[in-house]
Amino acid sequence: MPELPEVEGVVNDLKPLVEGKIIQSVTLSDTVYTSHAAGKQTIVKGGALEWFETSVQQMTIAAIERRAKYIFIHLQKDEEPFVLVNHLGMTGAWFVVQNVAEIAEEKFRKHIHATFALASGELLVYSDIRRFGELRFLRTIEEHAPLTKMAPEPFDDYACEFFLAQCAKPKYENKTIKEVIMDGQVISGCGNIYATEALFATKLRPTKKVKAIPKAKKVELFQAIVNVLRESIDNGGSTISDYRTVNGGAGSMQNRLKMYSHKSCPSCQTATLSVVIAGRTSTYCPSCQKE
DNA sequence: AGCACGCTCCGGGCGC
DNA sequence: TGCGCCCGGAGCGTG
Repeated sequence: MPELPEVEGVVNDLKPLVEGKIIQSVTLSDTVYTSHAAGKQTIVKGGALEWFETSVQQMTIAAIERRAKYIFIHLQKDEEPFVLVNHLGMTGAWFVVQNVAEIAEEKFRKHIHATFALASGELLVYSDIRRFGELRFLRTIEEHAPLTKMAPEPFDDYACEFFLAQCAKPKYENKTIKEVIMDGQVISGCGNIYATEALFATKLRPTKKVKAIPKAKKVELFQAIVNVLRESIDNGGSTISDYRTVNGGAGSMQNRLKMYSHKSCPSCQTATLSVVIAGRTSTYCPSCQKE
């Protein structure tokens, strides 16, 4: 599952491979056509497929940027800026190849949904096994309201203050801390894996109510989130199930995780417990995480 | 207006 | 070997 560090890795991989290149055309999968014909917005969101196809033609990839768990592919034509927004969902992956046969794993080869032919000869390929990802062509980010409501980047100076201010709102103060730190309007880019790790690092129980946590502890938790996100970026992200770096590589952060997907606590060996919070499995150590 | 809630998207991988 | 079920980011429609 790609979270902020995994998306950061994908963006860093993609930059040297495609920045400055021109998209000649895009080909979409039969699945995408069939789903759209049935009224769904599978992968390509916010517009008709024909419009998407004609829009990206002859666009220059001006820059690639990560924002929260999104990839912003900044495009340009005749000096005018546009942006192709991508979210990897659960199983999205990018490849830059001469031929799709170079994609080693069959499950990614089998679920290619968008193939951008670059003028330089390579193919920029978007594969998505479960089709939870998205490609959205926009003139500006503001065109899609949810993108304007995202919390600041966790590494920004004011991100901690923003987090504290959000926690104080009635909407959040009665929720559990786990749910709130995974909310993109509170903290950007923190999903289940890193939320689980940061709560373990600060001995906080995921079910604890936000309003019952002292401010200093909230600050400590925020710092733990930033630390684990950085550690993961430095280790190429966590390769769990279907996350791959560009062209099918793997990260190594999964080997450094202390609580996510662990059956026993690495510091006291107590069996971990799992609870479902807002529909997501939350693992914690009942002995170490008592706060 | 703004919020809570439920629904939807989907196939790999697991348990039986 | 095969079948049925579980998992989950995020947007959206409903009340």
